[in-house]
Amino acid sequence: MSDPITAVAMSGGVDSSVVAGLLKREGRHVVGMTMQLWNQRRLPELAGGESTGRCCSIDDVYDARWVAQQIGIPYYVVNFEDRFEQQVVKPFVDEYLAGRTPIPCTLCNNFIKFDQFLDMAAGVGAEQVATGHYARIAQNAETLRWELRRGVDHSKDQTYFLFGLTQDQLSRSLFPLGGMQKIAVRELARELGIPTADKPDSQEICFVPNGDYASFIEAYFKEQGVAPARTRGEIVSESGEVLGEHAGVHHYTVGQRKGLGIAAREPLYVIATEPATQRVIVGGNGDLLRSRLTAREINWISIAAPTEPIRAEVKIRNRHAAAAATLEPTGDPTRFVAIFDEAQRAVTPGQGAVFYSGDLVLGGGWIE
RNA sequence: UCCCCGAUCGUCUAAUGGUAGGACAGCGGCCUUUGGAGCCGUGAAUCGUGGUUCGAAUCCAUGUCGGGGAG
Repeated sequence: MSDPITAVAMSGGVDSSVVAGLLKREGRHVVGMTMQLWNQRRLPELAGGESTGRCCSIDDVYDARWVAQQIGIPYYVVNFEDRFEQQVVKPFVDEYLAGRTPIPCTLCNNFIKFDQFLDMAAGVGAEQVATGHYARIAQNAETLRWELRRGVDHSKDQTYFLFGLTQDQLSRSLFPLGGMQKIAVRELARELGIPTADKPDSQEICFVPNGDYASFIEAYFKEQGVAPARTRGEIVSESGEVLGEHAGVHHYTVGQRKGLGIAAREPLYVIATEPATQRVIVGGNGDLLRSRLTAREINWISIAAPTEPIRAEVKIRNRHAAAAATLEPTGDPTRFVAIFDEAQRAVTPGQGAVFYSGDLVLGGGWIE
């Protein structure tokens, strides 16, 4: 074998297109691949909304193919729909029914982009994969441990979604955009002659066509023959007073204000959801503050699991300013308690707790 | 049947003779590779009828409805 092959995960968007163009310009042997993850025509009752920016739409596949042609690299579409449904969509639905709030992007990274895709890439001779994530990977020369750092452009940093990556996965991945600003990436896109340079950034859940995830869950139920009626329930105050009714716990997440439909003295927020009783508990903004959380299934990335309490900054949602905390071991290296210096708003079961030391991603787990 | 008290946006409420205002809820937008949050914007009301007055949510009469009391 001659030069090593790099497989670029091309979504059809600007970022991954620039990655492909950049690596090609460096003289690498590049293969472009698009993962077909979900058939947008599968739940027809959801059609009608705008579908721009969807990561697995037909248009995006066309865009990716077009870009690959323009920059002159081989290009393939790989179908991961089965795996995606089993590892991302089903858990997404199940988590909502269990009263938790899932992160499909993290599941997709853990089980699709940095798992099945790596395998597929290896199958065509690619030892490594490159993606358009805004994050940095480097091997520590002393410890030989692969370290993950936030993207230089903090406003685009995606490490929150990457906390599940293992040493093996990191060792085979390239994030060429990690050291760049988004603005510079768009300029580079034009410079590289990428035809989609001005395409808007993607957003929201890629397999939900109109951004209405609750309708998606209900449509998925219907397709699977599950009766949705059992998800209705009461909206109650913390003292147990019944304030209203709701059409399903999957419509609600901790900290949510919109959609309760209850007029009160002050804005009401979801404090918790109780799947066992189908009750949604609401209260004032101050009732959302929590000074601690327990994270489980922690993946330690840049450091080994600590055996003593350590200081860290903990991020509990993607757009949360990481908050100072002490991480206390529990005896199980994949389970820690984070104690915040200042109480944080809306600690939400099912979301990620990602531990940082400055830009360095120490690791992360799921909030219980 | 009589006697009190009350009736204002969807909800709670402010305005005691002088532009019907606010909060919550709703809706729309911005933001965002998860769900939220936040920010900006926006529609929305004086129970009916008559009267007094330059002018009525406000005062008077009456009807309707709701709550309480005497039966």
